[in-house]
Amino acid sequence: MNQSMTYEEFQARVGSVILTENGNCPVTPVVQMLQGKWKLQIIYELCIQSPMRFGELKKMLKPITNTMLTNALKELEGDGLVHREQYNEIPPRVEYSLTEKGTDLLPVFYAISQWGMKYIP
Amino acid sequence: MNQSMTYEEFQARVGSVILTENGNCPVTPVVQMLQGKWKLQIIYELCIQSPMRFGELKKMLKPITNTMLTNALKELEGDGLVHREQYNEIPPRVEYSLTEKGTDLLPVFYAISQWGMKYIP
DNA sequence: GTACTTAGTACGAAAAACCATACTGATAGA
DNA sequence: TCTATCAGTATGGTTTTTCGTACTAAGTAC
Repeated sequence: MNQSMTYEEFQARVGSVILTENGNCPVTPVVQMLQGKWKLQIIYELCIQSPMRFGELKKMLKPITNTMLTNALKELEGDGLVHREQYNEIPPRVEYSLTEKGTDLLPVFYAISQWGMKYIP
Repeated sequence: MNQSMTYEEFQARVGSVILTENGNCPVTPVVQMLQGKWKLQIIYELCIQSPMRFGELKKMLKPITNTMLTNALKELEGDGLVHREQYNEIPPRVEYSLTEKGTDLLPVFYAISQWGMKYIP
């Protein structure tokens, strides 16, 4: 699809699919999934480099706290966007990477960034 | 662009543009703009029918409170996504509609809904 | 003069998100 | 024995969102 899709074209294609009334809207839950202060940045870091260790992520997202990073990663893992691989070594090593479900979000990010580049100065 | 764009293709095209480090990321502010419990649903209602009066919107988003609807609309207007037209009548009449900037979000919603339809059961 | 209409405001309470700081467990190396 | 490493937990506090309820202004119809 191109950037200049009109409202009518969109409506014609998915108009009857996006429904907020009965809770079947396929957009709202996605945005909800990406909410929170850190999730997008975590996904972005995992786009840049993957896999990444907990400590590496923490370094990249500098002012983040252990708690927030842990929670965000747990939720992302729970939503199936991030894979957590734990190695039983001492000191512990845990590596995070994007799942296919996670990388499938890239077209979304691409569309958003197109809009952002047009409208954000 | 198509739905099956790979990570490498995305990186090749916008890899150097999306930057969280220096705050120039064109994705984060967009998602931030759409955050909040009601904004997406308001935009959706205005996609379906436009213009809409305050009371009509309120009826559609049933459990929403006056305060939340007012705040969300003010922020959407402030972000330039929604246009507010006030008629000096009694009782008052105010009509809301999407701006071009707002309708330009439709490709984003389309991309999201593609993802959603694939992954949300 | 009373009730009804619409598009909000005002204000306080509840809930959710976020933050700061301290702490743990298991081992390796000095 | 002492210290360092790593991936988190625990706990309590602050800030931001959201909710609930009551209220306003200005005119119109009765």
